[in-house]
Amino acid sequence: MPKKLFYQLDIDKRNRITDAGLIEFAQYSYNEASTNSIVKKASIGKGSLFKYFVNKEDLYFYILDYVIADLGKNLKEELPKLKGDIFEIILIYAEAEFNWYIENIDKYNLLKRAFSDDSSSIYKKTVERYKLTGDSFYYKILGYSETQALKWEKEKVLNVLKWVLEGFNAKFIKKADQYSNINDIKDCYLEELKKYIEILKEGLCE
Amino acid sequence: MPKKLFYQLDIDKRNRITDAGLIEFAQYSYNEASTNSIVKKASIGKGSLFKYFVNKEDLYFYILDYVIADLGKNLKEELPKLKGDIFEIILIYAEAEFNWYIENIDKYNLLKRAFSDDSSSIYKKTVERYKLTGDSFYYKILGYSETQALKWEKEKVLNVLKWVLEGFNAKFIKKADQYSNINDIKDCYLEELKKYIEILKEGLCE
DNA sequence: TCACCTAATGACCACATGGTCATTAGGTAG
DNA sequence: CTACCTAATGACCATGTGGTCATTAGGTGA
Repeated sequence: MPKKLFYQLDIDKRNRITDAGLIEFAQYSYNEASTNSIVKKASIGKGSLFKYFVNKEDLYFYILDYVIADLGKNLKEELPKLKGDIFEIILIYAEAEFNWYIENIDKYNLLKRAFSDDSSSIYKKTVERYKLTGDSFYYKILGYSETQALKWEKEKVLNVLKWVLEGFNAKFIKKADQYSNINDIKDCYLEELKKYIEILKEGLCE
Repeated sequence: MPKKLFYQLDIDKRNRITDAGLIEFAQYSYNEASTNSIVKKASIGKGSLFKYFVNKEDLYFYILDYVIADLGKNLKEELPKLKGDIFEIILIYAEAEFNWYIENIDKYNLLKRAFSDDSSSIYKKTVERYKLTGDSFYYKILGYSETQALKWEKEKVLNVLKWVLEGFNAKFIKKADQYSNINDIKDCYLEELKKYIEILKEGLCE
C-alpha cells in the first residue's frame, strides 16, 4: 500500500497517478509495463513515484485493489436486483457486468490480465492476495437463486453456465469493435446472450 | 523463416536451438523471452543465432510454425477415428488433444500463449499469419459428424460445446498437478468430461 | 606449410528497465 | 531577509535487451 506521502497529495495529482498506472497496467503485462511511462503520463518526477510507493509491485497492487474495490461496489449495487432462478440471475448478473465493462474497459482489461496470465511473475502473489474473493463471489451470487429442479448436479450445471458465459463474453468482446453506437452493443449483447441462456435452461431443467 | 545456414547445421545443433527456443517462448511472453537465455540454453554463440535467423521475430515464427505443424500432423492421424454424432466426435477429439497436451506441455503452452494474449505486440502478426487455420479447423473436424437432430441452431450448439470444452480443459489443467500417475490423469479427464458431454447431449438433442 | 575461405564467436553498442540520492525549489517561522 | 524543513526532482546506476561486427578457429586445396 502507498506511503502516507501519497495520501497527503492533492486529489488531482493522486488521480493523475492512479489513472496513469491503470492505463499502463491495462495495456501491458506487469513486466512490460514501464514506470517511466507512468511517470510521464502522470506528469510527475521519477523520484516522486518511489517516494509514494515502495516499488513497482506496491504501485501495481494499489491500482489492482482500487479496481477490485470499484467493481465490488458496482456489483453490490446490483445485488438487490438478483431474483429468480439461476438462469434469470445469470442474465441480470451478466448484464450488470457487461455494462460495467463497456464503461470501464481499462479496468476490465487490467482485471482480465491480472487473473488470467498465470505465467506472469506477479500472478502467484495476485491470487494469493485475493484468494478470498474471485470465484467464490461468483458462486455466492448464484446462491441468491431460488432452489429449482435441475436434471443434473448443481455444481456441473453452474460450471456449464459459467463456461458458456465466459466463452460468449470473450467472443462478443472480440467483435464489439464493429458497433459504433454503445446502446446497439448493449442491446445486441443481451439479445444474443438470452438465446444461449434459453437453450441451456430448456436443456438443463427438469 | 531461417536462413540457409541454419539448415546446413548438423541435426543435433539444430534441435538444441529449436528446443531452447520452444522452452523459452513457452515459458515467457514474446517480449519477455530472452534471446540471451535461448543462446545459453542451446550452447551456441549469440552471433550465431542471428546468422541463422534474421531477428527474434523470425526465430519466434520458425518455432511456432514447427509446433503448429506438429500438432496438425498429430490431429490428422486422429481424423479417421472421428465417427459418430458431434458429441462422440467431441469426445474423441478432446481425448486426442488431451493426450497430445500431456506429452507436449511446452508446445501446448506456447500455442496457448500465442493465440490468447491478444495484447502482445506480436499477436496481430500471429493471427494474420495463421488466419486460415485456427478455429476453422475446429469446425472442419466437427464437419465429420453425422447430421443429427438438434433442438437448436447448429452454430449455437457448437459454440456451447466449444466453450464447455475450453472451460473444462482450463479447469482440469489447473488441478492436473495433483495427480502423479499419468494414466490416472488421462482416465480421470475422460471420465469427467464424459459426464459433461452426456449432460449436453441429453439437453441439446431432439 | 601456407593461403584462403567460411562459420562461429563474444565483446560491444544503443537503448530501456526499476530504483536511488544529492540537489533544488518553495513554503513557513523567527 | 534568513534559516530551516520537507517534498519534488532528474541525473545517474547496475542490469538486461535485441542486434552487430571485427576477430578467430578450423577445414580444404595446392
